[in-house]
Amino acid sequence: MSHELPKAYNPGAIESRWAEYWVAEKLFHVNTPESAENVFDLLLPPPNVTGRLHMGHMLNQTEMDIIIRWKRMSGFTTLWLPGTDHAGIATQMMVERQLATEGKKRQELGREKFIERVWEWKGHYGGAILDQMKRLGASVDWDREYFTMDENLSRAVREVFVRLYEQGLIYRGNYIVNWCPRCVTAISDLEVVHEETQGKLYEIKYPIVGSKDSITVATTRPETMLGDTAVAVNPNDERYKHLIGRVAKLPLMDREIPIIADDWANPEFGTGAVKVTPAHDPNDFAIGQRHHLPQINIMDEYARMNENAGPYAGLDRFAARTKIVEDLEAQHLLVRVKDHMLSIGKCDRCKTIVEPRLSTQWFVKIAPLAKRAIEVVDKGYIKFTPDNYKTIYLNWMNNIYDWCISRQLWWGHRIPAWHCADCKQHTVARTTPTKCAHCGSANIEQDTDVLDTWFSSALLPFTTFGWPDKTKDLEVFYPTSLLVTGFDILFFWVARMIMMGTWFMGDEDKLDTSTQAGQKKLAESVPFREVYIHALVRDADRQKMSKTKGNVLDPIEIIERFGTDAVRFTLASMAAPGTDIAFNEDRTEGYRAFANKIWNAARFIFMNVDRAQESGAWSLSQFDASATPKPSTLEDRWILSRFHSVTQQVDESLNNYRFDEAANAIYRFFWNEFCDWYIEIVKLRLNAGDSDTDKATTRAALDFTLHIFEGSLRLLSPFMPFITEEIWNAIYDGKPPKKSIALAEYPKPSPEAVSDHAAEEEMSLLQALIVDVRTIRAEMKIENKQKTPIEVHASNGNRIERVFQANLNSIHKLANVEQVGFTSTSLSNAAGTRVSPNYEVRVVYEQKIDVAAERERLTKELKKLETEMTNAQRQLSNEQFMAKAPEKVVEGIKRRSGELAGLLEKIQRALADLDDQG
RNA sequence: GGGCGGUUAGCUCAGCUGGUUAGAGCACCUGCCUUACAAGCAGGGGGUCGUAGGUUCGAGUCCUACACUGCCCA
Repeated sequence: MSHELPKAYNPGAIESRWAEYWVAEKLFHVNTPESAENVFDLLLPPPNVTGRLHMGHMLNQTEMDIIIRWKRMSGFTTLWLPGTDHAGIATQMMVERQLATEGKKRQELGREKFIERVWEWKGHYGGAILDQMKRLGASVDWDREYFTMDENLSRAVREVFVRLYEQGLIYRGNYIVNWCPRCVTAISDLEVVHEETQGKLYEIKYPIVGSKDSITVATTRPETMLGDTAVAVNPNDERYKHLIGRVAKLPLMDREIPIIADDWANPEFGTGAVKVTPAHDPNDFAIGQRHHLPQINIMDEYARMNENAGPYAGLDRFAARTKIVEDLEAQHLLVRVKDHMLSIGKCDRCKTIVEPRLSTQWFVKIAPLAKRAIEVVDKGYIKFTPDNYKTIYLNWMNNIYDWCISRQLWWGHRIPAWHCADCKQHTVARTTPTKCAHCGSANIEQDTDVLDTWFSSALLPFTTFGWPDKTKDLEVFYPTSLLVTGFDILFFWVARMIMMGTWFMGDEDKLDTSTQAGQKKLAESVPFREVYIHALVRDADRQKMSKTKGNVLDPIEIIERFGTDAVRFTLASMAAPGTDIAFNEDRTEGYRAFANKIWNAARFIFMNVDRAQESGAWSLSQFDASATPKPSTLEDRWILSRFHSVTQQVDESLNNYRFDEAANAIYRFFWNEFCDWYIEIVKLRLNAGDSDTDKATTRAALDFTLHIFEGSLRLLSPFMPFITEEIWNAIYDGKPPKKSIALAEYPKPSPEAVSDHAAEEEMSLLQALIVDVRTIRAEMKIENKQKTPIEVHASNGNRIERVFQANLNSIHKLANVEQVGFTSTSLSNAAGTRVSPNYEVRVVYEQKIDVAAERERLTKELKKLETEMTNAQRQLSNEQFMAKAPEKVVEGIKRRSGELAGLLEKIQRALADLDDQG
């Protein structure tokens, strides 16, 4: 029988089997529905084709998978769209490295051949990360997989570029950009990482022409002095006022440069006088613009000194720095050198120190796009979770700069602009033009640059659905419902998708947001309605994972050791918003134990199913998951109530992206309630006996147990899709009502299924009694085999006694009790006793108690209760409190105070008795 | 320099709009191989909630300052 599970839970075996099945059966493929109603869709942040799965991906995908599985099971038409990003620089570097092993360079191959090589590479290795995803059980629609360089997406990219150009939002210009001399390309501000570094501040003396005087400037990059075209001082700086308008002699180059006044010169910093190098520093560039200074570029694209650097031509920038400092020193122009902390910009990708460089690049004029992107977040058309990211986002968006989108690479979307060799103008076009649009010359060539990779990924929410065509997909799937991503790409990607989405799906430059219709359009133009931002996965010591530190955890390796389900559950249970996840294997081990617990619960239930089938009490074919289970005992009512409650909790938590709360709620329910209590109690009925009445009892118990268990599996399924699939299929002996548990219905909180307060309260009493007896037995060191009688005094009267009477069997079994006697007299004097507000219980056992230990325990208890009593009394005698506190709170304290009085009295009596004995 | 967080048990973290006794997992201690599970079961110890003020009848929760710490931007 297929419901016979192997004795040992072995995740490896079952997980790969189901992962393949889900893909092969196209379980998560969705046809385009007729309307957008009841659609839930999200876009997988496309991993780089060069990527390998890391913990960040795993967290990201686990969260998305939980959400999408939950929505799918809840009846939504769900689409989770996967794809990969062509990742310009990363991929080009990868293939260049491959070429290097063959002793070749891309320049030797030429552009076309090189790009062919990249495609070849992509064909071979580009699918690796998606294959890894399959191992995670990610329920994406593989039939809709895209690649950012697909023909249709490339066409959309050109369309966007051309439209923005036509709208005057793309321009070409000479600006200082961040230049990576290793990648040999411009990079955007965002691709520069700043690092605090111990550097030096050099003070250099510039002689004043026509006098013995000189002016001392301070700089951290002395080599740039070769390109200086001015010295700037603050106009209010008394020290230098007399020098403004004079001319300084640039040392080493023997060039004359003016001394100018500019507010940017900070009198507090360095000497108060700064050298101005418009071609090699963004601030100096701005000063240069204000004062119409010449721009002298002294470096080539590899950051080597060029012909403008005079005697230093050919030297690397750092070699030049050394040489220049030496030469200045020799000429006694170096006043001093001091240590200085400075923030150095490095290339995000290769960590090479970025060189600000003057060059011609393409830019997006960002203000009009940012305006809308601000408005949609401001007005709540896009909701951020955690909501503090809204502030961060708006701060950034309000201080945004134009976006440099050209990259001097070969791999990527080539810029659709053609330069005319004759009239020097350019032609921007959707399709390759044959002649210059300005002068008609055929002497045109396409711009050699490609677009920033983020330019194309910013468009994905609409281009993947067929834009610029008006497709059905676009109509029903846009805007997507949710974006789940890490904060590290908030500006790179999230912000830019919002800008592009609200522009192109919001009627571009024709939208009038001052009208109601315009606002509606704007609200519908967003690329996603919600953004959930998750934290970083760190190692167990909270260190950032990095290759250099060697603390990178490979999810696949962890999965192989603990199972995907356990790793997913670890991530989910730790995914509290706002805090980074310190990934600790101990946790994962614990969740593998949880999976094992479920496995064994299943084995136990199936064992009883088999027994019932043999005895003819019940058959699996009678089980109908869709039927409403009928509770017949206290434990039935209780576990059903708890099940509804956990269902409610999970629903609420997932709605708020509280994966941790949801996971923990299920964990506690399944283990601490269903396994620890319900199954233990229901064993009594499962072993009822052979008479017809007994069989009926067993049948009812088994059917009910199976209902709760099956429901729990569905509840857990989005978190642990593999083990739940395996066991769920086993329940149906290989003939399940659906092809997968992932297509079954998610347990819903329903108004009818309200909590059974009476059952929960009664069960609490029963549990408390059992725990008390266990505790007393442990204290008295009574052996497990030794059953003991107990005496119970239910001080509150009949109701509590009735609860115990009705559940004597449970008390016997779970507390190791052989006889329960009820008494109307208080038991507080006896040893081996526990008192609580509702009942008193004594374990009848002849053994000398440890007087000292008992006294210590009672004294401690007494002290605790006394403190509580004092607090309660103080509050109750406080007129202000009585007047202002809500009635509920006052009532609660009054009741507790009454209870405390009783308990205190009993404990004091017990202590007095101890004194008599000892 | 500007901005946003965090500080609760040995460790990792929960603690919703302020309200009766601050929770969980792991780790630790004690006893159990009780026929679903030793990846288990039962019991137990452990916290003046970063510091100092303030608001309030009442503060882990709100406010201010400080300390330490993380991140983002310049």
